[in-house]
Amino acid sequence: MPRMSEAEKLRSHKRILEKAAKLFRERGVDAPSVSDVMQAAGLTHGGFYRHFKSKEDLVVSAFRLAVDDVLANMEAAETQEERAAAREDYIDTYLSMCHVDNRGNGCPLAALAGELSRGSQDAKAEGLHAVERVSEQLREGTDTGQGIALLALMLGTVTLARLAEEGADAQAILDAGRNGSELIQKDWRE
Amino acid sequence: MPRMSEAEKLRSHKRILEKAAKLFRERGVDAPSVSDVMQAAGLTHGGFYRHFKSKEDLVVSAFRLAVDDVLANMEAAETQEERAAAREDYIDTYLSMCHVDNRGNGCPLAALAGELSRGSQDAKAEGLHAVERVSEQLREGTDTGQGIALLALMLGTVTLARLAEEGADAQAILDAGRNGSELIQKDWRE
DNA sequence: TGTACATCAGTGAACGCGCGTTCACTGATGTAC
DNA sequence: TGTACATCAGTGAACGCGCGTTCACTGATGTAC
Repeated sequence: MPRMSEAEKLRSHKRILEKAAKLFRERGVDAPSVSDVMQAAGLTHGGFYRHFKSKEDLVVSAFRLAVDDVLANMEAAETQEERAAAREDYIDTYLSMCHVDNRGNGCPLAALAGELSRGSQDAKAEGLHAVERVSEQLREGTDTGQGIALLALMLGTVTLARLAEEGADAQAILDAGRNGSELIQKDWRE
Repeated sequence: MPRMSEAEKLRSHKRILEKAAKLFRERGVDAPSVSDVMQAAGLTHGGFYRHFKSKEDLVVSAFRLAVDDVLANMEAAETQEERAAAREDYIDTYLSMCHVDNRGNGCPLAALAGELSRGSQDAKAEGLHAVERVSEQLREGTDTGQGIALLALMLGTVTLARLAEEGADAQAILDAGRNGSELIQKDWRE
């Protein structure tokens, strides 16, 4: 059957990254094996090293793709209004029950920041870069601090809510986070 | 040499828990093996199952001990002033560079919430219980929401700061978190 | 109080298992003439 | 354009390794008489 064409390889590569980005966010970076990821991409584990030099390489690349994905709407905004709308939508979705129990498509920092910070230098650098990109989109004025504080509060809120199994407790945590986020947005404006 | 006395067993048990509480916070729940923990406690891995029924059992017990530890000062406060002072100290220490690069004795939720939330029902329940205990100590008035929002912001801040290697970036993140935490405290009071 | 015996904390070898990675192989793809 | 050949994407068996857990064993501890 092999060998596949160059175009086919590119498609495989993209599929591996997409599946990895989802699996790692869902179950962490350790739990899904290289075999799991390759199987999800419709391939066998042996071919993995034609695409990535190690599992760690995959983790970093998949994390970056996940960040690209969640920021796509905000980064694509061309006017001020588009950007403000995309930003509001991002915050609203972030602090929703849907985000709490849908890790696979959610914020990669909320899902993986803890593990990345214990990982290699590369992993930490990629994580920090994500913090810069996300907080940059989240801030309203010129102060980077607002974006960072907002991201920290939202990430913390979702992390805590994920400890409560989609019940009243999780909703209470989300509500508290939402109230806090409004304070941060309001006060930083004045 | 075996068998040890009952008193000796209790001391071993405590030592295992203390070392586990530190190792898991430092390196996550997967990285340290049962052997690692037992070795840190000055024992060999074989005796582990006289103390805990599984590694998961140890994780949950060690997490609880860590929560007890970090809350000791606040929960021991007897007067309003003592409590306020302990609370202020907790927040100050939490948002410090010392906390950022000293995971082993730091907030167990900041270190492990992500992993616990992907764990067993027991692990999640223990994590949620910790959220209740910590936020209870953190709130100033009657609204639980303030304590939760404050905890979420602080936990998120330290999580992000840990991606930056103890440099200016980490300090900027801590500063943003500190500003945010003051907003949450001030506004909730009014 | 002294003795005989059951208990069990701790040891270290051994278990099966799944991991990340390597490798010989296949055969369609891409290339050189 | 057609042919001969090198490349290499993907396969699946195999590698060493460390994991969580089990187990036969040791000998001091705790207990019953």
